[in-house]
Amino acid sequence: MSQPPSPPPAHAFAHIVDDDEAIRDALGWLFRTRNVASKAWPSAEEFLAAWKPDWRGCIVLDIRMREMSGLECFDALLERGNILPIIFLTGHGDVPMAVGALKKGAFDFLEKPFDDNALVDVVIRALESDARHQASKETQATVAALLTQLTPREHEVMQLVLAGKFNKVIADELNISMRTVEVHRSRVFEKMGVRSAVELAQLLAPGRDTARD
Amino acid sequence: MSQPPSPPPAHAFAHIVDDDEAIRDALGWLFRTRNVASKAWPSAEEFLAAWKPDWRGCIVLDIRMREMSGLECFDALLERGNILPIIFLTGHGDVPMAVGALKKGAFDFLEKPFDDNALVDVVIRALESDARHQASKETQATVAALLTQLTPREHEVMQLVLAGKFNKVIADELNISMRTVEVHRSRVFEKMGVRSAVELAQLLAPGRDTARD
DNA sequence: CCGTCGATTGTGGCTATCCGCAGTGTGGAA
DNA sequence: TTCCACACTGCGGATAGCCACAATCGACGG
Repeated sequence: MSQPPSPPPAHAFAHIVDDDEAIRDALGWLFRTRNVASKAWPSAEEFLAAWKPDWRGCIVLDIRMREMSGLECFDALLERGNILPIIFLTGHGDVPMAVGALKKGAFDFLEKPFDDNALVDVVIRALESDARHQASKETQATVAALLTQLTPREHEVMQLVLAGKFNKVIADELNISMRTVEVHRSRVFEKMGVRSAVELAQLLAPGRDTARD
Repeated sequence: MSQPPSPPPAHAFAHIVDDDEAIRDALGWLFRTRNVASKAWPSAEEFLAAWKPDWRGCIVLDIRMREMSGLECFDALLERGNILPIIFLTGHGDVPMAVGALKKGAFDFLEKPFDDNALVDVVIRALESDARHQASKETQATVAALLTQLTPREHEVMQLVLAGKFNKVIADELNISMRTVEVHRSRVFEKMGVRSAVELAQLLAPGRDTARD
């Protein structure tokens, strides 16, 4: 039961967060004409209140807003584990601000006035980037879910199996019989949905994303 | 013989590239007092001419220079496969320039006048970053070297072993006897310096760095 | 022509893995 | 108390992997 069938697909939106209605409308129109699904939010607070970790897409965030600024909103999102690419818009940005934002993981940082085409391009790349990240995140979550199904002892045995040790050695180290190790090992394979130690190792050593932007 | 004992350690330097002698001297003095080894270059051209792919450390690069600019130098280095972290210095930077540089992989982008401590901190982090990258790059290179020692057939067998297949199945797919597969498999382990398929899988599925910057 | 190397195969024996069957003990939930 | 998940164990057989010994064959270079 630790695997809900499949979380509601959560359609991917370009979330526009700007307290200037004119901008929201303009961006909304721009995205509509380019077939990019978007949703507008009149303030960082409202966006944050609605935000869910499983949202897909990207965020187009104005820096200067009444109340909470875009940068503060960014920090809040980071703390909450947001992984959506964030594109900053600003009319009054300076270099340190841009550098800081990008180094903290922002996807891009555009100055107003910006070129419509440039913005749409960036947004599309951001959406693609998020989509790519999705695949790996999902399998990662699946693997994590499978791991929680293991009993402590099974987990322990798995570690030693992954260390390339013989059942015999594992039995020795845990002071149990070989047969018991075999049973645990077998259950581990079964629960993790693999059929050999090699597959297990590959499942747990995914790495190699290399997706940079 | 495909593994030269160990390439000359190539001491790590903070390479200062600036056509302003006063800046070079100031930075050189700053780094000396903070125990950071540095080397100064009076122009991008001279630096590029001397640059070798195996250099370690980091690069502190002025944007505005006579002849070749820092950004042009950056591009040239990228093309040549540079992996050293690059820190840009500029007195006349604008946001798009900074954003562009960072998105292309620059380590940081500082505006003059900069704080001495801030610069040293950044340089030290850059040097650490490079040092970290070193470890993985080296083992990666070692693994690649070991892989070249494999005969085509061995490589082929290895792939199937990594797919978690039984020797029997491998023998079938390659239309050879099980015994032959065993021999190849054994040689693969020997040449790759591992003692089990699990170790092999882990060796070739590195990943899990999680080091962000 | 000879030597080396890679690929190939066989025999035989030992070890390790995989599994079904059967059973014990413990602690927590119903 | 009863039921159940978890950890544990032994036996025995089928299967797979590991390895030394022994050999054949073609390609390539000297």
